[in-house]
Amino acid sequence: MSELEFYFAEQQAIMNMPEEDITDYLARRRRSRADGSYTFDPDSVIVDNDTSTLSYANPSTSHRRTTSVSGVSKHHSETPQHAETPQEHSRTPQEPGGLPQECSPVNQPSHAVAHVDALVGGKRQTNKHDLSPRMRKKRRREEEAINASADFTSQAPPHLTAAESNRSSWEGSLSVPSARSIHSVSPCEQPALSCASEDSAGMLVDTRQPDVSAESNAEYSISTVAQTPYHEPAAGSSENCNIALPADPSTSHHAQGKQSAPDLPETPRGKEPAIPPPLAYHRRSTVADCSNITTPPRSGPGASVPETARAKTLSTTGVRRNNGNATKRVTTKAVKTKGKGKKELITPLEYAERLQAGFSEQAVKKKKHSDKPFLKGKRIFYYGGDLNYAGPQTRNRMDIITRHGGTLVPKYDPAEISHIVTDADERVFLRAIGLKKLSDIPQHIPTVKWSWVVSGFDRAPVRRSAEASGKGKAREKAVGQDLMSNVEDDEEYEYPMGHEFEHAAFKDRIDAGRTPWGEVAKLRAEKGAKKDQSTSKVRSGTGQCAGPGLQDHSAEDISNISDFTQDIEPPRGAATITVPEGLPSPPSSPDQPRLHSAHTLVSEDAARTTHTAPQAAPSREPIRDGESHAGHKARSASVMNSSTDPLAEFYATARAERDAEMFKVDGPDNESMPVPNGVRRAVVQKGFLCDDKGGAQRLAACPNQDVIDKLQELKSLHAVKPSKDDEWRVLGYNKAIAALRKYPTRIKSYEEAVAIRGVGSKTAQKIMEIIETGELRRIEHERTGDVEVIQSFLGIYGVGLDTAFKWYNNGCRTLDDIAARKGGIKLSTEQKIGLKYYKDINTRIPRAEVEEIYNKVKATALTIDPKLFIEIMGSFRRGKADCGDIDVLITRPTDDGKTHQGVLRRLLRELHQQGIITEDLCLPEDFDDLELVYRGLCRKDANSPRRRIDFLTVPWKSRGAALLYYTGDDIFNRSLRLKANKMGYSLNQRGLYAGVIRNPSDKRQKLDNGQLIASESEREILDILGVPWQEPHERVRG
DNA sequence: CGTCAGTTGAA
DNA sequence: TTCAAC
DNA sequence: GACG
Ligand SMILES: O=c1ccn([C@H]2C[C@H](O)[C@@H](COP(=O)(O)OP(=O)(O)OP(=O)(O)O)O2)c(=O)[nH]1
Ligand SMILES: [Mg+2]
Repeated sequence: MSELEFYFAEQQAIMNMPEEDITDYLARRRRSRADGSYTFDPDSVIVDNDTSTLSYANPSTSHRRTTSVSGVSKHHSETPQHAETPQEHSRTPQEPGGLPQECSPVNQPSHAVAHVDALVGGKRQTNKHDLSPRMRKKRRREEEAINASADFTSQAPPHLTAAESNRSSWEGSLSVPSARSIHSVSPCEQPALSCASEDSAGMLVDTRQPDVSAESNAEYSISTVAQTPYHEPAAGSSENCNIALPADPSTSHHAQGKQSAPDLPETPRGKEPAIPPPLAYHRRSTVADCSNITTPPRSGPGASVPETARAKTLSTTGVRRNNGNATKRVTTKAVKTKGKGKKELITPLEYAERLQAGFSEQAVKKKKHSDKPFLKGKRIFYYGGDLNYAGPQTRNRMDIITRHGGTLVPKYDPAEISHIVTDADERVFLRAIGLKKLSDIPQHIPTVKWSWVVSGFDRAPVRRSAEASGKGKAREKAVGQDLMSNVEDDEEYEYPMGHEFEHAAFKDRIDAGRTPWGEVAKLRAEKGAKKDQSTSKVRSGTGQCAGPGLQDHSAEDISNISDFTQDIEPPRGAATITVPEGLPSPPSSPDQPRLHSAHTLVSEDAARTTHTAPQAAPSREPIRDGESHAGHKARSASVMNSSTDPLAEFYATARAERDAEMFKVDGPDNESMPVPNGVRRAVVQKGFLCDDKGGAQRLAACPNQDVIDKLQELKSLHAVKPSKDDEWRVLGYNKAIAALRKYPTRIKSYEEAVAIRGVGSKTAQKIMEIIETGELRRIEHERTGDVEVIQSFLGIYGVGLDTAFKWYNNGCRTLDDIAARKGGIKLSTEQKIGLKYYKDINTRIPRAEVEEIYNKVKATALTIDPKLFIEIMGSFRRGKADCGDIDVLITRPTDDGKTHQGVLRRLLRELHQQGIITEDLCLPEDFDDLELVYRGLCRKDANSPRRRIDFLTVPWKSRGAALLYYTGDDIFNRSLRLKANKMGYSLNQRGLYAGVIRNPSDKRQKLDNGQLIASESEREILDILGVPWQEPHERVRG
């Protein structure tokens, strides 16, 4: 029985049940895990600073006393505000003296508490690495459970007194925390000054007020005091204080609305009004359906129904709002300009010819981002695995080759080519070019894998000094900034690439091209130059590694410090930055208000090319370090490693080709039409969200801001609805809003709106309604009674939609109810902390404070190891004026053979001691890994509010991907990843991979891990994806 | 009509 | 596994 | 909710 069927059946069952039973049914259905699973009784737990710490924590420290005075949040718009120099931090002199590596793993932090040691100690002795990840994890949990119970049980249970729990104060102050806003909210949210409050009658009143309102809210919150760690023994609810109310701008707006519409039963995820709610609780859904109509019937949901959608829904008995699409209605079918590409069946040969032809003419003019002509002079024959059809992967790769100055030779002609690039299987390849054996290929022609091309992305150009000869390697002089100055004459530079033998496609031909001929080939022809700039990567000796059979593995080429140095503004004249081998930890400013000059939207659009996907190389053998990282533990053990199964690779390719129809609108010719004289289609139209820079032009008021605000509001309502459909709907709104935000002119018609990519007919209708009436009725429709309550619950860290609805269904309506455990609900450890510091956590942090805390953290870390690379990420790096939390990335160059292993443990210990970190929310699975995640609370000093802080440590080699990921924003990331997918790649925080195959029936499961394509620098990854370089502040999409 | 990012940690 | 979070 |  499919999940869906089950779902329907269940809903049906519910529908037929008497109201009273529903609650029970639902409860029963969930109970299984909800209850039994806890190791200790949460009700008897108190969350306290000291107790909530972990292993490495020093039990003695105590910094207590908190005055939860924090001001109420005010949401700032996500406008980058580069005003304040984004990141000037960096370059903090590293304090010497840190002892590098920590010693053995044995010093597992003792789980402080004594008896725990007794119980666990023995186990701990054994080296964790002896255990499978699974086991280690399991064991760790055991330890923690013990630890937890030990610590917790020592505390008195925190129950609110009846009196307290009754207070309706919270209800009154119930304001919506931005909760969801964390991810879904958009940047442009206005400063949010409104707060909604609820009067005793349970009606919402829109109290939109200026900042101050926030303050006034304070009076409602019960706050403070109790939160002091020590004192909230049994009596005062250990968690009440901080409840503050950051108002959620988006929702509070039209608060008023409360029409309690009649509702139809039926609810998507089984949320049920177990209790006739004070605020009418509607099981919307059907309602939603009707709401599909942009213009809901005045009379109310059920009444006059615009036929279509309606009928169906009703007949379905309101079981679930399933895609009311069935009823297609196409009103004003507009001209859809967005329809893209015609996929053409073209052969690689034709495509290559076309590219070569087209390239010469048009390409040159609109040079786009960082296309370094590192393939200049190279005459390449590319074989993607199929001579009859150039799939998206092949096409994109060909585009890349061309874009970077390479000459694409359509067919295999030993006399014409200097390189053969292919990831195909040896036999397949030979058959394709009509040869019997590899040795039939002229020795001077190297056969390399795609990774060879990739290797050129991040190499810094070197000045081709007089002596053209000596170029070998050693003396490559980093050009860095000089380069930027005179971008024009790149004839002067040379773009070193990885050595061919490092990327040999066939092991039997590893030496091909290494002979003098190889050099000859390299030397010859240098022309199609183009200018290019930006890459100021500094490179030190690349990993010129060892000879043939050796993998350069470790030698790491440090070459890419790029990210960190990237864009070093041309301080002109400045000396070239040479990187001492190791890497500059000097994080250069990640976010200088760059003047990404060039790229007008148009040029960008024009220059856009899409790239092809890789085919997983049937790499028979990673000639070059695959990933020597021991690090990544696969979550699902069922990953059959690929690189060994060529077939799998081909499947990957096939899948990619099949799934990827796309995005390439079509050949390069497409390029030529972008600027149809004056027609301003510049911006919009096609492409992924990540393709165009965002943030930049946003400062100027958006001509459709009012529309955006409304849609934003509607989106935030959908965000608190339980169904899956709403979840996706939110995604849809996000995209539509992002598109609208960058749309340059005021929208005048439905047709114009619907022509925007990301905006469909539904949204277009809504847009027009807003433009014409200034209102959007659907909003009131979605604003059901549960919304505010749910939103307030979501403000508790650790509480998501499911939990929020569950509590709601258990009768909880206010934070007081939660604190009182009304309905017998249980809170996880995280949730307890979340409730306790509700206010603090929901208050955004002023940029300055983020920096202050970050600096302390950084200083402490450098004390542990001066070579650590520490950078602040997230919204801070993007230049936001206030941040939801503090995100810190930690890694360390490995050039000296050391790593940051064990650093986090020590760092946390120290920070705990200093009183900076006060509680932990989530600990890494294994502190000895190189890749760790930590989440906790911290504060600037004892008188400051608590702040959320996250640490992410990654292997040095993953830094590029990690920077990309951690810088976000989330919408940008998803877009980027989506694009990567469409291109046949898979992008995650560790790198860009090709050939990843997932289990179609469970996408979380990888059948093939794929092959790492890039991970060391952001630029390299973006480049391969054909996404123009974007400074952090330009990556704002939300 | 399927897809929409990809991952870790708590329980 | 599911939920929550990044 | 949009798109292929
Ligand atoms: O669903 C998510 C959430 C976050 N991220 C990445 C991007 C984001 O920038 C970074 C840090 O996450 P965080 O939640 O801290 O968001 P932020 O961008 O830093 O904003 P905020 O100011 O709310 O902290 O992690 C994702 O890739 N996916
Ligand atoms: Mg953040």
